[in-house]
Amino acid sequence: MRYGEAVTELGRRERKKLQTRQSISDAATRLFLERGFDEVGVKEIADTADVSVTTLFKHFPSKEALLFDEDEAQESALVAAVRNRGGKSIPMALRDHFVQAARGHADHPQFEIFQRLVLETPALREYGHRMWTRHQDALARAIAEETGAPADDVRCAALARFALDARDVIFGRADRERAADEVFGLLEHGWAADQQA
Amino acid sequence: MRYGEAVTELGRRERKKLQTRQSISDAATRLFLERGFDEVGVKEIADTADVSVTTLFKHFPSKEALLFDEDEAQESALVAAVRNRGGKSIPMALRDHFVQAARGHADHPQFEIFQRLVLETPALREYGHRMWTRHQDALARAIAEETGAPADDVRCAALARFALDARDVIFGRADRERAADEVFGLLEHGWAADQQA
DNA sequence: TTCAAAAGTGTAGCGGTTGCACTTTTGAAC
DNA sequence: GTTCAAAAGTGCAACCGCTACACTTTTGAA
Repeated sequence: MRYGEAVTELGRRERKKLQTRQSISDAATRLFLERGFDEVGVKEIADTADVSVTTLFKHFPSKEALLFDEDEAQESALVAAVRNRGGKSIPMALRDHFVQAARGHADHPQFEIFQRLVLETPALREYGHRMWTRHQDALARAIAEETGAPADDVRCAALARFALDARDVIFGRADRERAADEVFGLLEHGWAADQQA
Repeated sequence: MRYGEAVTELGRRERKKLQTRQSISDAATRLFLERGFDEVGVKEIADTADVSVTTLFKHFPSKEALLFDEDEAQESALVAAVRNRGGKSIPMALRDHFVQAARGHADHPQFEIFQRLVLETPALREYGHRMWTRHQDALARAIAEETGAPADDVRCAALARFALDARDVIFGRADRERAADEVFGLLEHGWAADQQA
């Protein structure tokens, strides 16, 4: 455990810490899904997880954050979708990424419940949106690199922003795949026209 | 004052109410600009305006709302820009609308300070964005009507959303006019290609 | 003059969040 | 095995935005 050790190896301390964090997150998710976000207080979550409120806030920066755990993977997946897109255009690669994500979620029926909770709770909606749009810069940079544009190119930033917002437009529709086609079709044509200009 | 009276005529009661509201709004704006949003408490604002905290919250739904007064005109201006666009395409009409708005703001140097405050305060950024995107549905409906599409057409909704978010992308840039050209150029081309499909 | 609605007040309280001083646990060095 | 400092966790008090409540004052009109 001195050097060159795999990162997955954790001491008892780290493991216990993760365990505490997990039990808080679990308690929160369960209670939120059972009774709704506004009907559960942080005190009750802490009690359920058998920790103090202070401890809870040492692990999570806010009540909303309790529900949005493990968000780091999303950004890298997003960037990866652009980077390893094969012959596809960038808008189409993003379209495929979202469609695939939607399909993946369809497997987990629990996810729909989670999503409804978020959609129906203003505070969560907002928080989720904020978390999501945080990826804009990373995505814009990836697009710029892939196309050889300057890192702060306006069109790249715009495409990144539009793609991220496209998700909201699409997920509100019944036929998500068709919606994705239309919305990203719009971006695709605009992008292609701009590219050759 | 019985019937057929102009709406601008107000009794003493209404005038006093508006006056109270105004003095609260003024106090809040002044204090926020002087010391920053998070450095001023609602109690202090209420004291400065010489009203109780309870009264303050009877006039404004939240602390953030104190800074965002008079927002109703924006939506109708937005819709009007689409409706009375002459021979221009819808994306170009929106582009012109934003550019013109940016120019109008440039006259008022006070506006830049206001905008910086909003941009630098997360809570205000979010609130402003939320207020702004409220117009999405109205704009989408106007676009749909203008193009003869069904009221809930996905592309119309997407265009409305993108146009509203374009503002954020554009306002972050130094050369706003150029940025507007590029961003709305992207939407213009995508929209035109989609239209004839 | 009378009266009900509207505007405003003060207090008490809730819920999320933080600072603080404190105890307990843990890992590692001696 | 003892020792020690850092890390994790605790409990309390308090702040802040916001609301409910019961209340007084003002206002407009019958």
